[in-house]
Amino acid sequence: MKKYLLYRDTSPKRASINYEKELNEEQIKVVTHKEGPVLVIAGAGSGKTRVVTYRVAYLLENGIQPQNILLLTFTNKAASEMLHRVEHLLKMDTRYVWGGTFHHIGNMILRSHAELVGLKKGFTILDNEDAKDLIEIVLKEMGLSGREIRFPKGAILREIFSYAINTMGGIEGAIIERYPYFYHLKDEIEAVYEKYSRKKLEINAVDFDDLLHYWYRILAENEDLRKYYAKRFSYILVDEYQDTNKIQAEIIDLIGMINRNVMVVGDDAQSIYSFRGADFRNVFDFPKRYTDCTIYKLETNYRSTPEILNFANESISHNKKQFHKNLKSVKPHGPSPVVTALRDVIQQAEFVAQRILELRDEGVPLNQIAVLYRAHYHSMEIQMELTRRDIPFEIRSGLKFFEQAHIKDVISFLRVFVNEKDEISWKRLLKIFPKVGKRTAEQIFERIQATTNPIDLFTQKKIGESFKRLSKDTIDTWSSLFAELKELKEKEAPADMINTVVGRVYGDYMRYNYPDYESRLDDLIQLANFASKYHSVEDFLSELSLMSGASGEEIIHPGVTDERVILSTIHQAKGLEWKVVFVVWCAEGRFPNSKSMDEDGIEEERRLFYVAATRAMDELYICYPMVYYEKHFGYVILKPSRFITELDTSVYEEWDVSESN
DNA sequence: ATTCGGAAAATTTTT
DNA sequence: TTTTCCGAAT
Repeated sequence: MKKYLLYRDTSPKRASINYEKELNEEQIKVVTHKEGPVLVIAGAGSGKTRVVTYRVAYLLENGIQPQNILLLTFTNKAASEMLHRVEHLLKMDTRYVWGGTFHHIGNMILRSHAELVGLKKGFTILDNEDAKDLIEIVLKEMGLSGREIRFPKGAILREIFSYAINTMGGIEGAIIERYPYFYHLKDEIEAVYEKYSRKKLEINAVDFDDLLHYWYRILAENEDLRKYYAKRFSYILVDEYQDTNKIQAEIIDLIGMINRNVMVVGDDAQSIYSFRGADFRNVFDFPKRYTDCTIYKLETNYRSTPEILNFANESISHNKKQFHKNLKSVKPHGPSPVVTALRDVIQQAEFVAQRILELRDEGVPLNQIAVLYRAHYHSMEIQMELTRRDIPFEIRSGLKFFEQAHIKDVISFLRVFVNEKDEISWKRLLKIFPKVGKRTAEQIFERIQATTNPIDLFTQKKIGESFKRLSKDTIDTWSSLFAELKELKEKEAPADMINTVVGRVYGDYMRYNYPDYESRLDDLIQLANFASKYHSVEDFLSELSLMSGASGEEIIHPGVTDERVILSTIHQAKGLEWKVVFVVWCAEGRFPNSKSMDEDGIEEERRLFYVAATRAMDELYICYPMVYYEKHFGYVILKPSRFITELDTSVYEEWDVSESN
């Protein structure tokens, strides 16, 4: 056979980027920084992404090998976008740059050293729901569930564990800080954690936090590997540093310790992930940990009009804890931000919808308009009103494409072929079949656990012998389905596996169980389509679990931006911008959320408000309903958010909305 | 003893 | 809209 060698071009093409022309003075300093640690305080809209992108390009242009650069970002999308821009600048292949979220990079590293922490190749990544389910299994085994016993549920325990790992403060620390009312259960909770950790190893699975935890441990406990990775990554760039947590900061310190070329970029005013253990003090402490670091500030805002920036600056000035910044706008003047009180949620939705239509008539494309809110369910009435008026929109919040039940059901069939011990997936898949509920699934799984080759239990119909109540039909289906899947797995054909599951069993299941059968079937067709890009079931699965891109639309047609209004939580709007932004539900108790009323909580909510406001380029509308109907209480009067009332009235304009009949 | 459907309750934010 | 709880049906 003839060998054909493909040469990849990994050297920059264009002779030189004209940095002076494309960047401002502040930015150039950062981009062309030579050696040593750097902290970049980058205000909202100050071209942070641009700076990171050009920095990577600059390094490559100066002969740094792509495999020696590590780019850590908040979402995988951000990383791939930045690398694409670098590719465009230099006309070179950036595939060898290590870029992605902490979790993504952690996964890659853990895949090469799985055995070091007691895992085997092909381990499963549990998402939050899977982790919760597994914790509940543990609870049951320990006799801590059931009606007679009051004990925190899996979802809450998962949060405690997660917080403990991410802040490295142990279970006790997490309980004291976030769940003091469970302090008396500390010992039991710790025992559950121990058992849960062991269980994960047994079934060869990790949760999101393990990807960081094990990564950290691999570095901390193995001098050789620590040196290897610290040498390998000669330049480390961390985006959104204000939203990193303790363990992430520690990881950076470890892999950066030899070359010390760590550049972190962030804005303390935009730290909004403390519930995930993010600590914006990482930004303050960076100069203490790297005493020789250079600090740069990017204070020129290219995004928003002076009016919007003024509004945002005035708002964030009410926060005590922050780095001093002096953000200046360079854009021409525009309209003042608008604050408007609406009668109720219905009127709020009508106002937003009507204004959107007017904006469209004025020539603003729909995809340049966003409606932002604090919590996903705040979008309900807006969705209804937009639908009623035939305004196309895209929702970026709520259940992610891959978190939907039908997606996870089908995926669980593939997962057991990669990891035969995957208890969560086995139980999930078994329950799809008639007469198999919780109990039967448990019993069948016990059989699976006791065999070396579980798939054969099904193909050889051994299950039927011990579970007589199951119909012959089910047993036969299993036999042929699993045989077929096994063959496809050997061919590494994830897409065909999906189609087989849907065609053989799941299509029917959906028809009988879901009223929206057709749209779910559509999702699965898209899923198979997406899977066809992969030639390894394992890669497909692990990438799937870490996929942050929200909607199916975004995953199936990346880069295709239809003319649609964006509906998003503020959290998910981070890093994005639109010409016109509506912020709805700005009422006390909603935003700020009533669950975040202590001092730190309020400051974080205010940062969130700041993030929302600074997403807008030209126009900003702040709305709140005055009354709200609640089932039990009837009409409730809402007060405008303190984030509005505390503002100097000169920074906004008030609109009085009335109805014409 | 289990499954499964239906009613009632609850809903911050995410890799 | 989804999750959880409860009781009827098997």
